[in-house]
Amino acid sequence: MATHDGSRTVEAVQTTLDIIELLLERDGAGITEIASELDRSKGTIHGHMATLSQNEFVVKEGDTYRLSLRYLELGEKVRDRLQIYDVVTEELDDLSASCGELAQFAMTEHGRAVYIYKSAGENAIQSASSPGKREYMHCLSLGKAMLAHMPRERVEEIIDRHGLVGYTENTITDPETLFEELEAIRERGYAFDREEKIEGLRCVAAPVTTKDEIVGAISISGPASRFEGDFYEEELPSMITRSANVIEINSQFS
Amino acid sequence: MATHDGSRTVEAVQTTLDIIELLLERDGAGITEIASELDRSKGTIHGHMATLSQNEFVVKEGDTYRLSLRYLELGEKVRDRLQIYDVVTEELDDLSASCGELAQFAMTEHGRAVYIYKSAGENAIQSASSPGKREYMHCLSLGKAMLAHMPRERVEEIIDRHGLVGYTENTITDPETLFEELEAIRERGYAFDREEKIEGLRCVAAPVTTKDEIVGAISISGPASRFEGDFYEEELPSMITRSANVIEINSQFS
DNA sequence: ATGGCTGTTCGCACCTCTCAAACGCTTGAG
DNA sequence: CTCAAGCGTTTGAGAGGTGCGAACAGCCAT
Repeated sequence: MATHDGSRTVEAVQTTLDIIELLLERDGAGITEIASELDRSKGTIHGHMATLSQNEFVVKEGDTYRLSLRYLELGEKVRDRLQIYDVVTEELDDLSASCGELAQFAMTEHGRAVYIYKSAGENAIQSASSPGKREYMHCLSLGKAMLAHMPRERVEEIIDRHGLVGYTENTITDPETLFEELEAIRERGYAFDREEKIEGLRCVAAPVTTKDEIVGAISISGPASRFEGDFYEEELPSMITRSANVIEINSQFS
Repeated sequence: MATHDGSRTVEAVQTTLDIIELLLERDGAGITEIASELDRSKGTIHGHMATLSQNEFVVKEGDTYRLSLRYLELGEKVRDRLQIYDVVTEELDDLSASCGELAQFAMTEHGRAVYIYKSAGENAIQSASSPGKREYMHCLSLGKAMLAHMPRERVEEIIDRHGLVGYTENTITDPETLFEELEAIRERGYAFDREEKIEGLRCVAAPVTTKDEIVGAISISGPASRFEGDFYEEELPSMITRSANVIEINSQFS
């Protein structure tokens, strides 16, 4: 356990973060509702809401509170600080257009994959992912591509923390199998998702690195019906690795 | 009673929000740096960072902390909940294309204008605004358009809270003058910004209302050199009010 | 009018947050 | 190679804040 969870934390802050998370799920909530949901007294919640409201992190409309528009600012700032962002969007738009499928870019944080951008080609499937969405890494081509370029101890940490949750019968739930898969990905240069998260959904992903450091990964996703044979095993891999290369090269000049 | 600021607040939460705001300004900071900036002990900040990090609101890279990619998720959710968003973007793209200038949409929160979306026509000026950016209302055409459709007491509250800061010699800094201006805007149906915030920048704005309730405002901005005569006083107002109307109508079916 | 539901306020007891100091660690200078 | 200075981290102990619960005020439907 390298993640020192033993650190002393601030419970009052924990409560506030719980409130924010609750407001993220529901679109607006009242004091009593929040209080009962989080098992805190109404007075306590009231104090927290007052603090959040004064700092404009929350808006009070009548008796219900909502997350404020400040989060647009925060999201925007965070995105603007990703230097590769513009390079990625440009290349993914090209990629999705030329293959007609769904192209995505993700980075990693706290041992999870975070979707940053997606670009839909004309035949692209619908995907539930949206920017900022966090997902376990072991069942995504994007995630495995990134894991493959991390030191083994780091991967073990991640497994310890998040486990290897199973979604379909193809999900890798055994650590040793995962390490073998990562080894194969490293040799190959790209990763597959053979319906490991969602039945019928297949993907190919390639890592994006700069100076041997992993910065993220890009992927192409589509239905199992189209993703098979040479198209799946040869064409798409070659397209995705080419795009990853373009991103790596272009990102050096920004 | 309305929002009285006398409410008891939670100081520990205030500290955390100050930290977030600090990280919003700087791109990454260390414990000592944050501690000295906020006049707190290192130990205190450490505890707060541990809490924020465990909740994935912050990322620790080596010894520096940054805002995490979670804020992308938060920003996205907040934006998705604005029902008019899609209608607005579509119409503003049309508007900016047909007049060649910069078209923007803003809403109001905590007595301030918050930019939500902007669309640049081919001759559009550069603007420092970006989604989520908050600005005083009295010196913006967008802001005045919204103020004009608020009850007088609400406007007085806002003046009390934020004052009427002066930026140029045209900025309205006197409450009575402002109320007269708002009256004129109400009669006219649209608002001007005659270089009241930035020298050389002029705008026209129209409110967007549904069921007599103000939801936001749209504007066109451009250089004083182009924004004059009939174009500024007649053509642009007619375009902007037409667009506002389109948005109001279309937003009823969503 | 009445009860039930909000959000709000307040006093009090307890716990938690904050501070300061000391620790281990890395870095750079001598 | 040594040392000092900087960093983040941990800990104890104390003051102060925080949370609770009860009581209050307002709203709405019955």
